[in-house]
Amino acid sequence: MSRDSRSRINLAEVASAAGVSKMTASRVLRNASGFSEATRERVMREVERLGYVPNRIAATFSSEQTSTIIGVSVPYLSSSLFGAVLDATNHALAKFGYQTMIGAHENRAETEETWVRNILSWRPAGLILSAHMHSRATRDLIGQHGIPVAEIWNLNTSPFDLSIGFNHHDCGFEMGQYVLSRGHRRIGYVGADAEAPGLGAVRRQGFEAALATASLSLHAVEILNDRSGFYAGFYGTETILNRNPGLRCIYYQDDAMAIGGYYYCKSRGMDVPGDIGIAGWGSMEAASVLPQRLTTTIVSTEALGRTAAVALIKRIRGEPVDDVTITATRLAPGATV
Amino acid sequence: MSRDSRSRINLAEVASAAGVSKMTASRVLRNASGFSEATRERVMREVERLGYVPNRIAATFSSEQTSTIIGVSVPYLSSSLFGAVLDATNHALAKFGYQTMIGAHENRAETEETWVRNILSWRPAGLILSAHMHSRATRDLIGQHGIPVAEIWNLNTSPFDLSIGFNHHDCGFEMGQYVLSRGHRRIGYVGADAEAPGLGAVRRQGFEAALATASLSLHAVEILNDRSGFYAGFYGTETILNRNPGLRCIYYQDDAMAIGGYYYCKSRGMDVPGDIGIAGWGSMEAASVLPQRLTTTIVSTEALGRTAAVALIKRIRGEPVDDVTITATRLAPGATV
DNA sequence: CTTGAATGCGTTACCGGTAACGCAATAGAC
DNA sequence: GTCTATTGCGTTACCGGTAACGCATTCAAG
Repeated sequence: MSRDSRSRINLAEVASAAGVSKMTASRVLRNASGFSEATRERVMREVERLGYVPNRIAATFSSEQTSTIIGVSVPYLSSSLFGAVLDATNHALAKFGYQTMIGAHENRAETEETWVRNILSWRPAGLILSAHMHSRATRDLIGQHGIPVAEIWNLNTSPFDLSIGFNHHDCGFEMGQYVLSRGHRRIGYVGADAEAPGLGAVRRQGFEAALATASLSLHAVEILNDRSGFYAGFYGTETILNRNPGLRCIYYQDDAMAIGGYYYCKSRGMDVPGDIGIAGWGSMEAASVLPQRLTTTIVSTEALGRTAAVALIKRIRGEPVDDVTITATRLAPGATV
Repeated sequence: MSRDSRSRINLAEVASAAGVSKMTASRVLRNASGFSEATRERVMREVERLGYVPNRIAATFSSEQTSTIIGVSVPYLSSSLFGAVLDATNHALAKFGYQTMIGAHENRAETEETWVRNILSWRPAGLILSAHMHSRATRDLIGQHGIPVAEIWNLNTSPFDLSIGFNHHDCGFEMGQYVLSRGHRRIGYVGADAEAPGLGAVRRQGFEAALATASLSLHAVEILNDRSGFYAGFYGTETILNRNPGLRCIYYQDDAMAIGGYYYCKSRGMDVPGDIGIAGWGSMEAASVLPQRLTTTIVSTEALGRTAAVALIKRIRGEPVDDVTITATRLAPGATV
């Protein structure tokens, strides 16, 4: 491993090898104007021959702009919903020459704050923050730097800058209406993540608002401290049904939990939706192999991520862009309610 | 949005406000030696008051070292197995002051090469590459820069530097032995991702090696072009069983596919494991809610990610570290074989 | 033939930190 | 009281690019 030869080749060496000035070599590499075709070829030949890799640290530093780094923060990296968001943003950002620096805030404001502080020291071109409330210090830091920010997932009531998300309230309201239309009355809710902001609470409120139109309220609510997941849904359902044997329908924070709940009910010999109705959110892939089509809300986390990345880039470039974008969702009736 | 005031505050301003030289302020902030407690307090007060955020671009540039960036490349960001790896590496790296720059190579050597080229322009302190073969150009680039690299997931036969992974061959072999011990004979294999290197092929080979000890070979193999997932398993099972009605056991690329296969079999009224045995790999959470315990191999992708991150940091710091680390796996007999 | 603009390239001066070195003041050893 | 080591801090010179500017040369228009 040739530690010494590490990146000894810099622009000056490429330039002198090509018999031009540093500046001309720089122009060629940035594809700026001001050089002849013959010069371009000479420079590029030396770039190839010497294996020159541009130093973006130096480039960013010299032009004293922000870097081409975009910070992206999600609750967890191991989450199928946010994983798809990450894939979509990363893909879109890379296409426009930006690099993604990730963070996992784990639904804690302090974790997010530490990450923001760190990432700002890289002078990023923009930030994508998701599904979280920000600490006072976080808001101050970001405001101070005057950097474009896209907040995604939930539609923030007082966004920094751009807001791209699902209308969780409507998702919940719509599902509430549907559940009522199917004749259910004693209805419960099972969530997780201790109701971290944006991860279910707003949908639950929308759901309750729909119930209220029929003068009903949630018969039972079970919010686990664990992370959302299949087993959390299984266990949460066991708990809520033990405490409320009369429950006839459960709205879940997401499909993973709904699927877990579905199998709990099946394991107890219950009929779905005869004995109990089950509704999820998120159109997660795991639902595709259930014996019955899961009643859920279809969302496209890919579309969300892509839209957010494109909007942020437009903002960075100073192009016009909507401050608020609602990503479409659609209720899938399914067969479990 | 105060674009103009963006990061006007630099070390020089902090220093002059505190009545010291830039260098002294720098020493305080880096916690280097050579300043008195009184000076430290004066500097830190101004840092607080002015809201100074260090400029890591400039710091990295000046000291002409590599940055504190670590590049991490995985097949997809939306993958429960690799998501957990990302979470673990990111967490461990952040704790030691490194930032993660991610890439998704999508199982294509050219995509990885493009990413490597890009990331090297940030002069990263190290790279974590996963589950992939590298192009000649990729190998050259990395060799040229002489940068520490950890290759994870599979145990590479000719690693750059560090190799941390599961012993996929043994996983397959062990499962093959177990399946045989349960009396199965006409055995098939269902995979996906067009057998991208490291994502299943080696396990399949190990499995076949075990069958060979009983003078058996795979009765049928179905490799889909799609990405692995629940529905891929469902569909792959439908395909392989239609073509090979006599199949009595299927080994799957991973648990998601095994679960999909399980539900396909159930949907056809088959008894598991009476009519057909089902074995997966990866101890994915979704299996926790199946009516039967899935026969699978328990792996810890978190441990893999953490180990890789720690090993890479040790290498970067020049501390002694094993070139090859095998992350433990364990066969879980379950009840589906 | 002159003139103005365009083209192709070099020079200079930075960007915001840090390594290396130097030097005064102080403290402890003899 | 002198001598040396240590402490605390400032000065200088960069790191590798790029913006801004300047200056020849070329070429078409008048």
